[in-house]
Amino acid sequence: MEERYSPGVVEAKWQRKWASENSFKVTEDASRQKYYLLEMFPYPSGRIHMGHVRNYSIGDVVGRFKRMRGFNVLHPMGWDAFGMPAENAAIQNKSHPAKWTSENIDYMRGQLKRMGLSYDWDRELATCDLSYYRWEQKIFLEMFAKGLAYKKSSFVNWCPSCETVLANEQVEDGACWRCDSDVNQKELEQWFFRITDYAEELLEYTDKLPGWPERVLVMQRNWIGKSYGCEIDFPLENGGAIKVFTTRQDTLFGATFMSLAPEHPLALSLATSGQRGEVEAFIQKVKSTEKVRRTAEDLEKEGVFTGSYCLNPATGLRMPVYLANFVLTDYGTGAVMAVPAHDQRDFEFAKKYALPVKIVIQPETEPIDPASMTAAYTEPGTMVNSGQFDGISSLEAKECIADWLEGRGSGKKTVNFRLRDWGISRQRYWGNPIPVIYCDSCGTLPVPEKDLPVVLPLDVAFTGEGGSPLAKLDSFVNVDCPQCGKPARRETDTMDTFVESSWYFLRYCSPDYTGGPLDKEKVGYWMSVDQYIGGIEHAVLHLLYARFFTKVLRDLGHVNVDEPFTNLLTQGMVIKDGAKMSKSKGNVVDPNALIEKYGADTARLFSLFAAPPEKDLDWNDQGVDGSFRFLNRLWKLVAESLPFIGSTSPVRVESLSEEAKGLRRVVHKTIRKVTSDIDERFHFNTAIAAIMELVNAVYSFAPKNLPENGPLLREALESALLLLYPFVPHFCEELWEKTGHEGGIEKTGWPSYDQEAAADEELLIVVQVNGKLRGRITVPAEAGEDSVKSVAFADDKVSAFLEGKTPKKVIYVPGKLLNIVV
RNA sequence: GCCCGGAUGGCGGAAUUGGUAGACGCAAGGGACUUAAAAUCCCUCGGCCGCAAGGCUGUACCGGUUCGAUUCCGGUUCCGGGCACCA
Repeated sequence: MEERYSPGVVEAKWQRKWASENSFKVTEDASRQKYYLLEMFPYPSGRIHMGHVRNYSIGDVVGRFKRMRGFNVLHPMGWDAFGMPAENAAIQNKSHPAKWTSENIDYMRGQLKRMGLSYDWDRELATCDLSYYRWEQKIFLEMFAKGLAYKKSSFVNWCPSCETVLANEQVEDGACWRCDSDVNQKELEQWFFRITDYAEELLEYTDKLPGWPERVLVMQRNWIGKSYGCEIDFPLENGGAIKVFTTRQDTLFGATFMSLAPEHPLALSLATSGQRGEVEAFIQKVKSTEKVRRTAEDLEKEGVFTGSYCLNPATGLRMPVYLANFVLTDYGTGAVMAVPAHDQRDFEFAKKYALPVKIVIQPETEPIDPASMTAAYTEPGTMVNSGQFDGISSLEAKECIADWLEGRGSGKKTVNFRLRDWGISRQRYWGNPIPVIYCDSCGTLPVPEKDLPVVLPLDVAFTGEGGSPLAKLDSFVNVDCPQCGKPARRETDTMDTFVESSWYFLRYCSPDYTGGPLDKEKVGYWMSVDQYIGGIEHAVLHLLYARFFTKVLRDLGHVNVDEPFTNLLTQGMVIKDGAKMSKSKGNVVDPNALIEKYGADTARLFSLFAAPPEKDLDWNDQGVDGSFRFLNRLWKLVAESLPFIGSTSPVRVESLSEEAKGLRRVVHKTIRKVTSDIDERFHFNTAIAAIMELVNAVYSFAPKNLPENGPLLREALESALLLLYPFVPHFCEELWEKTGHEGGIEKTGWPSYDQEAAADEELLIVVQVNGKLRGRITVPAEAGEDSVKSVAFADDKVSAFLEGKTPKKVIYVPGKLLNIVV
């Protein structure tokens, strides 16, 4: 066998073999336990980065481990292929997004294969393929039919020069990231998914996902943002009423004015003739303020009086109705009852416009009064100035006032969610066309199923000017109305790319199915995903959308599960020199160069060894050397051991020396530890450390105990290779073959440990005096408490610390520790 | 501001249920081999005192519970993340 380890040669050999034998292809098999393993699919940006290397290395360990343990493992890979970068690259390079994307996919697929990842490549999909996005259009139409997809007007960031909507992330300091024009707010008709219909269930199930990290669940709960309160009607003097949502109905008696969002439907109609000019100017001013700036907390509270009044339903007080810049149109009802004494924003507003402050809650400690207070009092206290509610605690009053309002018919208890419906319209080309037609006579119509799919046309020009190219393509836009046959227009917006990633994991179950989006039987076999692995940055967006979609598809009859991902692992970022790897910081490690120099196995090994998966990984080039050295050491050890391990006769336990028994103990303890580290904890770093210790033990054992311990050496080395296989598969397959095995490691299965061989014959007992470590004694494993005590008291060091004092108490932790208290 | 995490040697990290703090690896220092270098192998490696045996001390800081605390509790500081004019 070769003296030197040549990763390039070894890895090419096994990758060829895996490819030619299609080693990781799976089909449904009711006789075996399924395991659906998934890593978040990448955006084909050009090349993989270290974050991918880490993510997919973690996944591959789990996949190979589970396969060795006999599971039928589904482990697919694909491409999140629609999106803006492709379009921008096309504009820049005068190319086409389709070409750019498919070239990137080809290159990155090669990189992933070079890493030796055990995917079922037959299931590969790209979301920009017609065979994928056509089914998404079908789902959209089913959602449309159920009212789960709808169109409404909403305010968005609009770049007047690029003529397109921008996501919040694409607005930098109030200006367009591409052309630097000032961004303004524009009201546009947009398509939405009714995720709010599922708010309650999405929230409820955050308590039913024990396999998810708590912090992700917390983030989702915060995002959904359920709050309990009341809807209260404030009658207008001229008829009608303003409806507010509040969580502080206990402060109702202190409401002295009303604040509406400038976008509130009543805003203009409430303006009296004398105030109209001012009101219009104010609305204009607020609307032209960029959203980011407008919602900044330090923005000065500003408003304008409409001239109208409403009545406090509790006190009958005439409350002036203001428009206020801090009231959000899309939270609650867009109207806020202002209680300046007990809300800081209302307090500031009241001070500015000289509005009355009325205290209705007094603190238990120092009483407050309107003249001297400098900030609102927002804590609980005792009710005052509140009619029959005076004297009770404000916490109690919440419930009482809510009941009272319901009884009088001027309000009702309600819950409110922070979660908003998901706006999915994008004025972009490189996405899935929304399958809708607009007819002047018939209105908004779904594209009939027989006319699906709406194919994204490829013959468009990319100038980077004038918004979506689709809108300028007459052959796409102009269409006959499916209902009346008259000329009509197609929707030219495409769907948010998060829609594609909301169901790709379902499509993997039946990627070639042509009868619909999903083959229910196959989805039934594989779902849900047993282990999902990806970056924490998707904690809310993708992971919430995917949960929503799964529930929608369940209700549409496509799947039978409530939740898509049983267990979620959120891996940390890859850090170097104290910062996330990025081109601008110049701290990027290129996976290609790494694999070129050390091979894929070393790259995988180090990325798994340097930190547990959920923590950030601090990249260290010298650390990689260490991982490479370890593989070389093991290679050499196996090469030098070959002459002694030819015999396949089993280890004869009874004839082993004490030292040999010790090594065998290490072998079986290592199997036990590595198994639980991988299976129960996903602590691959400690699993690898344990295997390193095993190899170190073999290293110091071998030279002086050969040739008589050939069978034991074989057992030790084979165990090391089997345990190490999920981490460095090419390396282990090669050495497995070199040590005389055929048929591959996975077929051999995961090693089991021998309880007896792993058991210690002697135990090290730590002896403490008054809780301080004073000695270590060795006793036979079967020694009882009494004999441990007698050995401990006889120990010179221990007795020196006892100085003849009588022990008050002796605590014995069996097999571990003895603490003598004097 | 609110809500989550986290803080352990020069560095990454380990200590799984309250029971030997620092596994494993990196870096560093010393040595062997070599004409030399690389590679490899051996030794040392939290701090202080000590020739040594050994002792004291030490897991961000202060306090508590306990026979015993990196681990549990209360408070403080710093760092990271999420949400945030949410009524």
